[in-house]
Amino acid sequence: MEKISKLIAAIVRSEFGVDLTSSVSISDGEHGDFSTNVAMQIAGRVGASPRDVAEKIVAKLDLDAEIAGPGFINITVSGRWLNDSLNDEWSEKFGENRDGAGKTVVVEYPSQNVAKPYSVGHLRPGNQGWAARNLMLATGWRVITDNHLGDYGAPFGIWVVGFRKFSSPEKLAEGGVYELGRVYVAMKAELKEEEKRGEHTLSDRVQEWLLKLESGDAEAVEYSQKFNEISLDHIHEVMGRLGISTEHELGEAFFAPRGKAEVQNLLDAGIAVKNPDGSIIVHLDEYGIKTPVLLQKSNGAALYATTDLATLKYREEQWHPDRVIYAVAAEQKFYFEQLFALAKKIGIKTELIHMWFGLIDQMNKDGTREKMSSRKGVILMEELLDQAETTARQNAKSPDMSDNDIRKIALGAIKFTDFSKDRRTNILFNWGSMFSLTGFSGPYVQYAAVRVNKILRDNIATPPAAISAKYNFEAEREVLKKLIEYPNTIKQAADSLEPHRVAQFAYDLARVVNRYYENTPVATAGVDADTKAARLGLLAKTAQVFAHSLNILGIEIPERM
RNA sequence: GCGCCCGUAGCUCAGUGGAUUAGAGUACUUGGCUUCGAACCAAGGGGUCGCAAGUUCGAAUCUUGCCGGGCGUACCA
Repeated sequence: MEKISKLIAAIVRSEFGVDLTSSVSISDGEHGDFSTNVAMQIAGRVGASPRDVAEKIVAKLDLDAEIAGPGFINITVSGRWLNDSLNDEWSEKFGENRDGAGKTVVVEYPSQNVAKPYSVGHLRPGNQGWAARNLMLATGWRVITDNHLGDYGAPFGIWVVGFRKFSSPEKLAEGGVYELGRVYVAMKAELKEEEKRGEHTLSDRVQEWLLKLESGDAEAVEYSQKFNEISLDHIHEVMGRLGISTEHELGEAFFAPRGKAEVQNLLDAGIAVKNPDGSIIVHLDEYGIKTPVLLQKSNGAALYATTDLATLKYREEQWHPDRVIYAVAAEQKFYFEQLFALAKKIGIKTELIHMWFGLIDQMNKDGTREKMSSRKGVILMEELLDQAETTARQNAKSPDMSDNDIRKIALGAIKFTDFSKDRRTNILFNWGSMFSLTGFSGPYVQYAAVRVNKILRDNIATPPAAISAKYNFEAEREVLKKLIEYPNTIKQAADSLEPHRVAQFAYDLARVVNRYYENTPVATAGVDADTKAARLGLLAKTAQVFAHSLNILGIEIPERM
């Protein structure tokens, strides 16, 4: 496709002296293999009719092309031509590019809160963040990953007060992170009741504990460490099951003291302003943001912006990134606008990107959709994974499938559901579609890949090296056309941080491969040696692209399914 | 009120400017396992692309207005 684009661009430049960007698209087959509307684009500029322009281009083009409608150029190529084009570009890293060569990007995900069980609310930050990491790697960036743990702030106070009120060391030892979660929910309800009564005894105690932690009080630090230890074990276990990880885990607690120092610097520099009540803000009016960002509460406590400010500075000093990607839900869009404006104001030049995604909705009984909330009862990640594995096991064709393959299929189903739509689209959570094993789903793609891998394994004795120059690849046209789109798919997905483009591609590839499989024998009796070798060679390429594209999404291919 | 996002088939979603039939999945109806794995393939019905106006040779796609929904709007994170 790129090849044809360049050919046409060259002709347009020499014939009409016009520079084009890109203009070739893949057709459906009814209008050739590729089509372009360049003639109509430039007709006005060169003062000729679109059809005349098109005819001049076609005359210079060394390909089978015809002009249709108002001036479309439809190009038809041979299977052999497609195969040769793919071979020209082929490598073990087919699809990747070097757009980010020499540059560093920090990707932040999934940034859960500690002391709460890992819930499906953090499914998207993990999946999408992991995919962003892989897309950056595939485009040549140096990538640093950091889990910005929510191990600080008001919730800490809530746990301590709740723990002393509702729980005990024995209960904590038994229930672990789930006991902490129970305490948190009970305490939030208690606080709400208190607020209704117009009192603030409990909420004051929550703030007291938070301040104690900030001042390094021994008992508070001990609580914090204990809760963190329990939580981190849990977080690591669940992230392990999800197949994601980060190199760093620099949480809010790590940055809070640094943040307070930074706030003082900004006060000294006259950038931050202290209000009469003690709160500290930075005005952002010059960036079109009317609500100032709050850097310190009136009681002196740090909050989100305080630690994020320090985080920005720390990353600048340690890693000198050219770009930082925050994989965080859509609710925080406005906050990140504030943070990025603040960064500009203090002279940080790094490109900051909020890779946001839609919420996870639940269906109400009356048929309306509503954001999933802890008030309505969260769904735990472990529960989701268990359920997915149960479903995959129940639907398994053979009873002796390995636990590892079951795990891959379950995860493939869950992750693909996330990537099956644009990341900005809200996801409707429902137990049925979450584990979909057929149709537009992870297991569908995995299944196509497994079948291809099986054929390759069974025919390992036939090396696909010696591909006959005689074979015409006409039966492979659709597969070839799909494969040569891959580099462009990666580029677009990486440029816009839209992993769903990769998922769409993997599904499309699986579809053409399944059709091919149905209609074209590769290694059965009656297929001559040249044809067999040629077809196996193409399947080997297909297998590589399946593995590569699914890997970007964090999906593995089972041995059997 | 203001800001951002969204409205496409019964349902869940792609498609964000190029033509004849706007695509998938799901659900529904039907056909295909004695040949490389049927978690598959093939066929069918199902759409005033929220409404209206504008720009253009051409609009689901761009602009404006309206209607409907979601999220946000400094001491939560």
